Amino acid sequence: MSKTSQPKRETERSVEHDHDACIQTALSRAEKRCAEEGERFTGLRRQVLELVWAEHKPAKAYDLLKKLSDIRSGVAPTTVYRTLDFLQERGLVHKIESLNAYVGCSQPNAEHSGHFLICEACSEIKEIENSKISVWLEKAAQDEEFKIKTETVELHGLCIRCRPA
Amino acid sequence: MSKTSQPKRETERSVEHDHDACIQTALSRAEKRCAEEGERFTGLRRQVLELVWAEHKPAKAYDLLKKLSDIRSGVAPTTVYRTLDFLQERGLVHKIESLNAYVGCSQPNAEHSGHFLICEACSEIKEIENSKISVWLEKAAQDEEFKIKTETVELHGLCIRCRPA
DNA sequence: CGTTGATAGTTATAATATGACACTGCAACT
DNA sequence: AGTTGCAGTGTCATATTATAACTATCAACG
Repeated sequence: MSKTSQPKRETERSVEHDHDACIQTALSRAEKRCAEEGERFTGLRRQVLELVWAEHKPAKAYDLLKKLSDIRSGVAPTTVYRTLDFLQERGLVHKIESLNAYVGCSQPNAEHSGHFLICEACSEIKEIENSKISVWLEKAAQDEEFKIKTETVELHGLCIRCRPA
Repeated sequence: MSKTSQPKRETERSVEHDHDACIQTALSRAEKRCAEEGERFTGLRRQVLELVWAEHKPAKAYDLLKKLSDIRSGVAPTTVYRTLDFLQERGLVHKIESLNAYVGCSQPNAEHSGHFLICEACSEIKEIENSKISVWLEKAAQDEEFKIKTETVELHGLCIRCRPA
């Protein structure tokens, strides 16, 4: 049973953002992506991805574990980590290294490491899609003749809603 | 007793790099910095910093713990984490979030988050001092009206010595 | 000297993550 | 439909990373 059709909560975000639709989009993109790669988008995988997408905030593995236990039996840490690994490998979630937590990927089609803006006041995360960043970073690495394979870029600070006027 | 006057090992790096001098520089900079801030650069703090600087590779807290136990008694995880926290707060070491490990800071005078090139073949880390990176990132954040406070930038890939010709 | 606050020691435990093996059930084939 | 093979999941154990709370010690200052 899906949890996606609850009445919309009146969060700050919901004013401008239909989050149920947001989750639905993420789920169908995931479904499509798995199909393309010949992978199964199982119930477990769907449930974990849904939980990760529940908010635009980083989800901790053990919190996911608790929530997942409410809707399935036989859930252990392994269950969660394995599933997160699967989703990560397909670019459906990102790990936020500086928080040991996970967020849904908003552009799973692209081959990319994510770049994140993380609000230290409200915890909301935004994945930024500024293609220049990678170009710039590669340029900087070039100076050292370093070949980048993956980028961890996590910018902590205050989002537009939390920064003082 | 200092460990800094051992015969130089013939690593790849040592050809071009006098690492003993490198450590000495780091230690005296630390000493100076603590003095400036009215903080004590104690034996413990010096030993931990020396261990972190033993290589240009990320040092894991529990590895430091083992090494530290060889040269002092009464060393517990707390000892190491507390000391690393102290050093971090003064900008003398950085935590590499994507590795849960620590490296010495090569420019402790500057107010800065570090930006790192991390070789996945040899593990060597280089802190890059490209001031443009922060400017670029701030520009990107500006587009979202986000105010950056700290930057985690960890670029994994192959260093000049490990990348194929 | 004696007080005080910073430093370090001690013990316990929390939080994060992985390994190894067993079982199950889907899907691909005949 | 039956069989087989393997991806997916369950289960148990344990490793790794990190913090909390309290006590003892040290050194700086009046």
